[in-house]
Amino acid sequence: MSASCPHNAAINCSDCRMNSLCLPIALELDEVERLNEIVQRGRPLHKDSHVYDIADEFSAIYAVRSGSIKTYSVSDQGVVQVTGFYLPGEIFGMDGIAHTHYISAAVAMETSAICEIPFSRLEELSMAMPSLQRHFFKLMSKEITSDQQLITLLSKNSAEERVATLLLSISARNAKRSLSGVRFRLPMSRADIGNYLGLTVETVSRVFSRFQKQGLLDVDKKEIEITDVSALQELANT
Amino acid sequence: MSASCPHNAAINCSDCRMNSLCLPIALELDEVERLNEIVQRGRPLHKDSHVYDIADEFSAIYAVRSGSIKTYSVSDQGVVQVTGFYLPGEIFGMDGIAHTHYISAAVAMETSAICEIPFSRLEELSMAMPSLQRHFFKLMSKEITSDQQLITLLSKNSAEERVATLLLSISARNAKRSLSGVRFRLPMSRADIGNYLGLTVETVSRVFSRFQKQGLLDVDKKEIEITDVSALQELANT
DNA sequence: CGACGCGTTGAATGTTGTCAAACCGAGTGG
DNA sequence: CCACTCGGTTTGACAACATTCAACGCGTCG
Repeated sequence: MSASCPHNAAINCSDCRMNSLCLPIALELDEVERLNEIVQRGRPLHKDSHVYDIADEFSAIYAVRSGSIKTYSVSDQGVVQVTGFYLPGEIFGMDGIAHTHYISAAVAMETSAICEIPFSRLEELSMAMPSLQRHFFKLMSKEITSDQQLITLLSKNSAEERVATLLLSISARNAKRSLSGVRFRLPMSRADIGNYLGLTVETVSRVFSRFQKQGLLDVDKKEIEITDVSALQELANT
Repeated sequence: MSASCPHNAAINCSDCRMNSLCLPIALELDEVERLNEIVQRGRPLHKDSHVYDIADEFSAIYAVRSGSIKTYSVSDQGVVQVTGFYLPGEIFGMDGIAHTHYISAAVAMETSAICEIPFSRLEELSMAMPSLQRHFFKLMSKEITSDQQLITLLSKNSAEERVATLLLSISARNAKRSLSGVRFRLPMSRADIGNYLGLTVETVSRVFSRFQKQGLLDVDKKEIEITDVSALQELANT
């Protein structure tokens, strides 16, 4: 039952179902082994518990093994901004690298298992392994480009376009993990979606209702079925 | 006249007035020298000429030596999003790392001089120089956090708050270069500001007028004088 | 001079936010 | 077992802020 349960801590990178997502493709087998040795696997986190909190000392970046994580920051005035949703195979915590402590927080949106990668050891390993260094440069660069896509979304798109884009993003990421891209469960609340997309809860709810009425979606609480993918893509591609 | 003219190409990192901004503090003198050797300094770019364009092959990141640069991306549907303004001493082009080609473009907003840092050689050098590798991890992480601050701004703040925040950001960055933080010239057009902040030109113009009427600013085209810093900070801090 | 780019201002429109109420499901305690 | 509360969600009515459309001013350049 070691490899069968996604929450199980007694797994390693070589066996992990997610390794094609979070590990560099270019790594040789023995290189994966060396990376595997520095990865810490803790026990499952339950819903709402923190992976790290704002002002915690920065020491590691993280990969989602199962479940889902959201990150958020809080401004000086106490305004909360959800900055990302992370699904299995995805990496988070890279914003802490520039500082000695985290400037955001990460919490489990449901029961989740994560891999902790101590940053100092990752730095050492990167010095010795060119492909690993390159991989992490790329990972960070990808974070930058995805942030910039969100900036464009917030800056230029309507409420409907924002919601459609988020749904398609989650759909695509599910598909990448060989899950259904048309039928899935949203791990986050309406409030989280609204906060992330710069909308109020009410607006998000109205958009879902409108999409349902228009036959684009079948919505049942957090269970979503996309019934008209191309119409949704049409909307997202403003 | 070699070091006196900021557009001059015949300068090196050791002498550059901006090196405290764009170089890692931790570098030893001989390390600066090695970095200096890979930096390419071209002739000044005139206004509106591209440093790189969308779909150009990615090969380098850049530092602004003088003048100012804006970066922007274009969506599939042709929607333009200004993603950043870069002043002397600041680094841009890091979003290209994740891809083989740039997904954004960079143009000079006025006559500017830039330093080109070939990425492959930077990677090599980073392998040998721990402080350099760390510095670039930090630079990218900083780009991520500044993007996330922009996300929060777009997601949660009003037009006035957005404009106030941008003005204070430029003010602070000027001050860091030992220029005046209260009296300066905006290098970008109202249209660029609006595009960057997710507002229309008209709204930006109205906000400037309102700020002037309220005695926060003295505006004369692109010349700005901040006449009430604390009131502006009050506004920017949601 | 006239055209053009850029910025400003006004009036009308509209999308989204605000406020308020109600619903629903899950869990709790009497 | 049922009434109760509570968090999350939905819906409606209204208000507000930003956009849209339009016109005009100003400086520059052909």
